[in-house]
Amino acid sequence: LIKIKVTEQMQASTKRSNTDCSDCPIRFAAVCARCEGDELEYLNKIKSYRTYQAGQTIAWAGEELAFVASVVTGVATLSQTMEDGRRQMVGLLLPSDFIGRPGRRTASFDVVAATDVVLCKFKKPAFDGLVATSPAITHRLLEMTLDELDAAREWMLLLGRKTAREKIASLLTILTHRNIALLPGDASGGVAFDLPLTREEMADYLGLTIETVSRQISALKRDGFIKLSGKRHVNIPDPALLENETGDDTDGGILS
Amino acid sequence: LIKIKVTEQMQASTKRSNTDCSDCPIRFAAVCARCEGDELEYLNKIKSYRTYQAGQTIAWAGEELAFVASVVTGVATLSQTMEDGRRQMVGLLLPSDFIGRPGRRTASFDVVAATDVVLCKFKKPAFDGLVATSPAITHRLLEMTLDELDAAREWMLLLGRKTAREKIASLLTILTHRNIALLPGDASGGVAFDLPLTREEMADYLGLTIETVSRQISALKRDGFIKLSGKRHVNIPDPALLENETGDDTDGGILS
DNA sequence: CGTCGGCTTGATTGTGCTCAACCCGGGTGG
DNA sequence: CCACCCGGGTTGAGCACAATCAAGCCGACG
Repeated sequence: LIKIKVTEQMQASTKRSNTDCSDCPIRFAAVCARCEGDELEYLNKIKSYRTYQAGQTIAWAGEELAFVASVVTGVATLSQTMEDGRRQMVGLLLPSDFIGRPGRRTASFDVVAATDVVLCKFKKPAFDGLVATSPAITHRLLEMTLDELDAAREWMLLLGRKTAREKIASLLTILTHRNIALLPGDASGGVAFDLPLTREEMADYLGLTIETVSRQISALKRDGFIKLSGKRHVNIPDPALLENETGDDTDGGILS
Repeated sequence: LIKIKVTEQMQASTKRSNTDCSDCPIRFAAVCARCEGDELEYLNKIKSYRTYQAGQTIAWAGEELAFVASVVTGVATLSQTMEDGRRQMVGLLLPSDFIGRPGRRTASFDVVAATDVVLCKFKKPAFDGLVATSPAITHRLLEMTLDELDAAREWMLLLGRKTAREKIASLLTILTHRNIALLPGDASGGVAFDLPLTREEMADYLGLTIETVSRQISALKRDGFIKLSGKRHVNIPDPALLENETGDDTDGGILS
């Protein structure tokens, strides 16, 4: 990504429909996946793109949120904070994931851009109207929400019962799978990618402190499960081996 | 509830439509809340009631689940287990809550009756057909799923960041609110109810051990926040005082 | 070159886990 | 009727894992 200085004006910039939906990279995974013809054209008309810089807050918990959106590129986080500062991340929003809740005026959680993020936004009234009339949108939204609920419940197991080492291994494994899905090449030779999260964000996601995150990453490196180049770039020689460290049932996959 | 000895035959009994939907206690809170006329009549026709004894497993994670259902009375739990036996509860299903996922053949998690439970069941094919054609059902299902997702994310904060004492206080507060909602009398004189969960189930819900649960309950008793009669019956003299122990933002409510 | 933020590493502490004994109440069988 | 057992719950002692406190590293940037 090209890094550029951000002016006030650019931060507020909102470009309307600068990409046609048919060229959209998340066309078949996002909330619009099942829409065609008139519906897609309507979405095309009411959508607008907006870029957020890494670190920028997209929505504040409890504040009004006048739009819903799909993540087009980048990574955003969903989190909540207690008065004394303890923070827990409750969702990681990757491309095609959906932000906002139809029929609710305020955001339930803080939404923050972890990397630079491009959103495809829809004004809430227009989108709500579509939800009320379009089975394609509603069914897709239901499906995505059920998937998120399953993911949240998986995460509850991690938070409630896994050890620090298992937590780190689980996070790395999830990111690995995400990256294998993106790069269709074979993964037998190992996988490498950049961590989209800082140590602090990882800690908030996993219910740990940054020190513990750092120590466990060092331990996994020492044990040969991962290799690091700089702080952010990870290389995983054998993903299956790392998966053994997650505590999860691993035999669910290949047993031939 | 009347307690009766259960024979094999009764355990397997399935009574069809022994209550009309219009008399149903969860009529306006369940998945059918928005249905009327023909749709309600159709639901009435395809529904069947089934009772499960406390402790009975309603569905096994990974196994086929041929129905979806609403909890009519009683409490069921949703949980997952790791190979080595560590268990995490991921949902507490109270009257009007929904079991099963349209469009998926297998259960994602274990569903177990915590108390005696009455379900209002729908065969999956018939119900899926309704989801495909009825906006009323789909919208209500979407709304309920979004609510569950919010609840799951709240629970993630508890699991990841709260202390043992805060966890116990939070659970008791949630049960208190549920009971205040049921009994419309005023709560200023305190609230009393029976815990629907064993110490072990509480531990699995909160990501703790039974010993820690027991110790923290004793501590809250010692400090005067709760009173116990036997192991199960709890009396909460001042719910607001207990809520202070949860770590949650408490001033969100009345500020007049 | 100095500073600053993100990260790592070390020393120590403390919360909640483990292991173990015991309590309590209800059900059963002698 | 009482003795016994059994499951659920409580309490205690010691321990371990992750949190806390603290120092220092590294790379980017001014």
